[in-house]
Amino acid sequence: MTLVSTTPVIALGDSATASDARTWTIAQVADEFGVTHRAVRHYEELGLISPERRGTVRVYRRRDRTRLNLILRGKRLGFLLEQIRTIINLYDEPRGQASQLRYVLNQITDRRADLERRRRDIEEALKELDDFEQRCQDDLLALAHD
Amino acid sequence: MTLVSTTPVIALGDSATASDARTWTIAQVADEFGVTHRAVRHYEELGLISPERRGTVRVYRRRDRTRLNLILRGKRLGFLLEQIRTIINLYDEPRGQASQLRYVLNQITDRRADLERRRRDIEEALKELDDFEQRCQDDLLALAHD
DNA sequence: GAGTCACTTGACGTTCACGTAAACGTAAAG
DNA sequence: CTTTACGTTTACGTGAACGTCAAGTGACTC
Repeated sequence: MTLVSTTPVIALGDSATASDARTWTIAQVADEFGVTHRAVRHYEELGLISPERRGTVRVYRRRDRTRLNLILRGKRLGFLLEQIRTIINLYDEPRGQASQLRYVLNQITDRRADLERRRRDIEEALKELDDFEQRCQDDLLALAHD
Repeated sequence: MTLVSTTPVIALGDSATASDARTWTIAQVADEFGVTHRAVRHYEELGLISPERRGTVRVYRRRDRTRLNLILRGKRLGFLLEQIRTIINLYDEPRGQASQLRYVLNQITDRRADLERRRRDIEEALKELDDFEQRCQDDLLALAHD
């Protein structure tokens, strides 16, 4: 983003350089993630990913794939792309200053509250589903009992 | 509002019939559930609720409120209204026959798989959020350490 | 009986998340 | 050199979930 390149973030296992150098085309990432190239470009338009360019051609790297994973999970959870953008940008922003860190920590608290509410919703729904299944099973047994 | 003035408002505690007889106007349910009357009518257009009518006026009963709860939870979970309709109709359909019961049980299995996948998504997101928060806390401490 | 209030039915507008078609560039393959 | 395959931008279309008037219908209030 800026003059100073981003921090090494991850450097696990052996040579991270070889792994980080791998690139993909738009068709490859689209195929692999089960979306269309149009969708991928749409995410770019909204600023959720920003692949490099070789000439005019988009070049996707690991970082972009990570972001795509986050995007798709966010979508499965029903977040708007706009919200997803602010979330994943949160992970990447510089945050050198204490004020920024505190802001991010507040955001984290909000996000967590949101997610935990969703989890409660899901667990309620699952519980009702269990009850309902039990009733259905009982009814089925009662029918077979004749 | 209509010919018959409003029902005996509250009669909780004793007879269940009285509780089931309670009715609400569209404005009341909309207010109470934090949605607009337009949204409520939209759900009706799609067949998710079907309140009675006294003349032209919609009359909402407990059953409709239960459904509204399911609808809104479904929405929070990111389901389409169309999907929500099939789910809540599942709870209400006759299912007297064994074949219908088996169909419903299959549907339940599918729904559960869907919900469990969402739960996994949420738990992953929460885990990442925790890790990220930890890193931010550490960074904040490091800054304060000067 | 005119006004107000809550409710009604259209019907068109809007936002989001892409789909889809048109027209074009580029690079390897025949 | 043309075809084929893949990529690009631009721009309009679409379906879902409502929002937002506009105009009308009782029923109560003054």
